[in-house]
Amino acid sequence: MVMKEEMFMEEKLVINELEQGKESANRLMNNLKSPSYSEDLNKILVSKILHSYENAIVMLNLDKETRKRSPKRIDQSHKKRRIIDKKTEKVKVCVGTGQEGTSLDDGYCWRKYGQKYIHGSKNPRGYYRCTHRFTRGCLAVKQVQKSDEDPWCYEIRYLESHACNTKYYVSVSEEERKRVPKLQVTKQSGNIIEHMKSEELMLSLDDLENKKEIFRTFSFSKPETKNIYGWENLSPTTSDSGITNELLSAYHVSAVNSPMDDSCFSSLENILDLSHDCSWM
DNA sequence: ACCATTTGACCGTC
DNA sequence: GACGGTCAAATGGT
Repeated sequence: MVMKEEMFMEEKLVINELEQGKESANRLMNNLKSPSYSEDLNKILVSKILHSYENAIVMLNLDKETRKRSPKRIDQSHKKRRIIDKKTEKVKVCVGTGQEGTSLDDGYCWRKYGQKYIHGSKNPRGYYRCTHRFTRGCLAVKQVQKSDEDPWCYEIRYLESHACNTKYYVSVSEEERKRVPKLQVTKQSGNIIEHMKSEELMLSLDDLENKKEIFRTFSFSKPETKNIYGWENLSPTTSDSGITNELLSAYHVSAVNSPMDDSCFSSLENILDLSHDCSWM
């Protein structure tokens, strides 16, 4: 019953994606006809159209995969095999101030789907998957478990990398950088955070409530404005479906603590992805 | 009403 | 059968 609803949801999303592509194509057509013809706009619209098609294809493939399996337990076997086959990365993050029970923000939007006490561990393991799993077919999964030895440490295991490419970035002012305590990050295995700079991990957990208010009013900055790290100061809008309260809880996220080495802003496509709901699009 | 989280049940693997 | 991973109904927050 629920599965059926999910299928309909998938179909709606595919249709919606295709309609967006169609709308962009119409705009492209109008732009081509227009006397004040803009080449930049053409490029943007073409990217947008390609994106819509890509997303629709991803969604259809995901839908097809789920149909192949039994109505119940749709991808159980698939997931099991995935975890065995894929190299898993493990990160140990020591947080100066406790952030009990959270998924520890890493810039992606996660949704908790389970929790389990693991044999031999005092603390439960939380299971998170990417919130874009059904909308963009992103299969990224992570497991977060509080360390038994050190209550301030969380072990994070990433399984599968993100296909959604929707990481959010928020900058911090120079003053805040001076004020806030540093996150202590240690590498347990793998090389995910090898190149992590300590100053990129500054985070005031005490001050999160204040920051939430600030980021309820996300807006796009002028393209030329750059933050202290030299990144383009791009922030998602509140209308972005990926923005959750959990997401808002972090006000600075570096681009480094990720199992996949994706720089979201290296291409126009990524920028378009983040600005999905922009009114001008 | 909608959405995210919680939690017991279920399933596959060993 | 034990264990780990996931599902999905129930629950709670907004």
